[in-house]
Amino acid sequence: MSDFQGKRLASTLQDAGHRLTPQRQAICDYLANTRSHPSPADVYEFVRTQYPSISLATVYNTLAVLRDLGEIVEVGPGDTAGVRYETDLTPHANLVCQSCGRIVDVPLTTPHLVSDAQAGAFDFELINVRVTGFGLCGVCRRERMK
Amino acid sequence: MSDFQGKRLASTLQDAGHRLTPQRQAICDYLANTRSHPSPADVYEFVRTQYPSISLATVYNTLAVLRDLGEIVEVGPGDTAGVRYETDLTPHANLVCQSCGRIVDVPLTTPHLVSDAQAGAFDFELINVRVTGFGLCGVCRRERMK
DNA sequence: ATTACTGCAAAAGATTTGCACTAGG
DNA sequence: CCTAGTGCAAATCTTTTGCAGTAAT
Repeated sequence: MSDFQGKRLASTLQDAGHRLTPQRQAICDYLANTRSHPSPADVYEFVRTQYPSISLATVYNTLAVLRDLGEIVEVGPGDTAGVRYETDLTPHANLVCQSCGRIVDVPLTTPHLVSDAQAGAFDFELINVRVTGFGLCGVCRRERMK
Repeated sequence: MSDFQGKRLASTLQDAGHRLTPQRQAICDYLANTRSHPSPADVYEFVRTQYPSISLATVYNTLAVLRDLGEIVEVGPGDTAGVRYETDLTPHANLVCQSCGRIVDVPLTTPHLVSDAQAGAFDFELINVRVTGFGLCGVCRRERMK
């Protein structure tokens, strides 16, 4: 897979009239090639290996732009720390552990849970719909038993 | 309605072996009687009118306990600020404005989106499932046009 | 050339924690 | 009694902002 998706993210950025800086390119590549659900700090740590001087503010900025374009989706929160980003936009649900923040993807059979029309009736422009299960992952559940 | 639900929240707390302090009682009452999606600060501000000395830490603490018991659910984040709590546990979806954080409830026809069994297969204890639509509310959309 | 984007440092919030004290069971 | 819960203040984290410099288009 690799760059293919990264290039797609990058072009989306440009098509929308944003500038494509090497920092943004690197962020797009990283997002395209991870199956995890990275936090802004995760993205920062990674891109830092290529651009040691990159600022966390730039990461936040870029993530916000991509999110507004609907290319990535915010997931969270568990009670640990902040936002995570979902990069897989195919229909699926997330299971979020409310203790450690771990996120697992699970298949979802029923599609179309909230329609654009339905949202429109509330004067709402729908960018993305998510199904999220909250609870405790095995590790944290056993942790609490103690 | 009023207290009915507040008492239910309170008993759930006790049944789970937690102490029922007047502060917690007040928090439960507030949660039971609001249709909005309060933030911890909202809860704090309200309970403060009855217990001026209550601490924000106590509010966070109590909300976390109720959340772990599955009596309330965290909703968010929009890019403005922190968590909101959903107190209406009947099946419905939320539309969250990613700009101002406003949350609207919309009916949901399709039930059973992620099953306990499905979650269990991932060694995950499911407390609650949420369907959330992210996007822009009318006010913020028009704001951005400018 | 423009002006969006960057990096930095500081600010602003949100949430958590340690600790001594209080009160629910 | 006993220990969970409270209030307070400080600490910690996450996210945002202002600004001067830089580079994408």
